[in-house]
Amino acid sequence: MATNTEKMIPYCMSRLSAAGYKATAARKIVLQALCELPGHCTSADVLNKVNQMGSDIGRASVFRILELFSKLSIIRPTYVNGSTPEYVLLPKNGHHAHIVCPKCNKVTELKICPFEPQLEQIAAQHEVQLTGHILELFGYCAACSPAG
Amino acid sequence: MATNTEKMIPYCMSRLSAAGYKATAARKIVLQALCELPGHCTSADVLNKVNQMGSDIGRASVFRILELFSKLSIIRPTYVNGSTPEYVLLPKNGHHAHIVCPKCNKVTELKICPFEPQLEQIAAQHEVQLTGHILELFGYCAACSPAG
DNA sequence: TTAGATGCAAATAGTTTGCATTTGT
DNA sequence: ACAAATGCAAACTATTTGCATCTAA
Repeated sequence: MATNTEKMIPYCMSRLSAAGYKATAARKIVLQALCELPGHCTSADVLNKVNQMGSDIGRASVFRILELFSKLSIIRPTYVNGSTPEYVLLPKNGHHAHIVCPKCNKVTELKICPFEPQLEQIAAQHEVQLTGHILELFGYCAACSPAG
Repeated sequence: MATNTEKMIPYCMSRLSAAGYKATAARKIVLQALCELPGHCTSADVLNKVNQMGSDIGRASVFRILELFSKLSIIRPTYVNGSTPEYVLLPKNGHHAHIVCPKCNKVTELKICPFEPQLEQIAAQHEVQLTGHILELFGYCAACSPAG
């Protein structure tokens, strides 16, 4: 839903296989849950969603799957508020950007990420093969701004 | 140490006061610990450091202080590996950028952040008052790269 | 066929809360 | 003087682990 589920699921499942992991039913369902959940979601959100979907995948498996997906940069954990990670699904291009208000914790997703050329350069300089990135901006939203 | 402790501490303490919070001894010591610890650190690291420094600030206070500092964008929690947040101290200019290897979790800090002009523009578009940002790049390091 | 993935339940680690006491302004 | 911050210990929540069972390749 959020990120073109129909294409995202087979794409990610094939990435699993390509990396030498099994394309299991549990992994597919967690992926589907991630796609159908809006934007940021916690492990608990995923667990609930998966249960709602009629699957009885266990807590432990959900955690293991989220960890694997993170390792493959299919998702990435971020901190917005509270002490549990919120996962974001990285689209095929690997870009994610959002603004968090440090006062009310409101999150605004940014559609675009204008930093392509610079990223390539950084990747080359540091000899890394980029798989994705997250830009987190912190700033008071209009409602919380000290200035008004 | 990492970020010019001598200037950082009074600067941050005055930000506390400016925001209406008390400039307490405990907060100053936690700040000092954060400055002296290298790069990324967990709540446990801070707690240990604080104890090493001869202070007996309680666990709960450390957590409360870290939360407050996060709210003020003095530090920000990030997720690199495991399920506990790693805090980074944001320098005065609010910039932090690093590369995480999704395989071995090695973190490379980036000195520079070349995105100033675009950030200003985004801030204006979304009517937010930026206090800092973190750019997280995910990519295989030379040692872990599938290509070699 | 078999290495790898899952489910369960118990163990662990990390974080939060309530309340009496202390401290900065 | 008083609101705010702290320390303690108990409560809570989230995550991990071990092991038997199951499943994709």
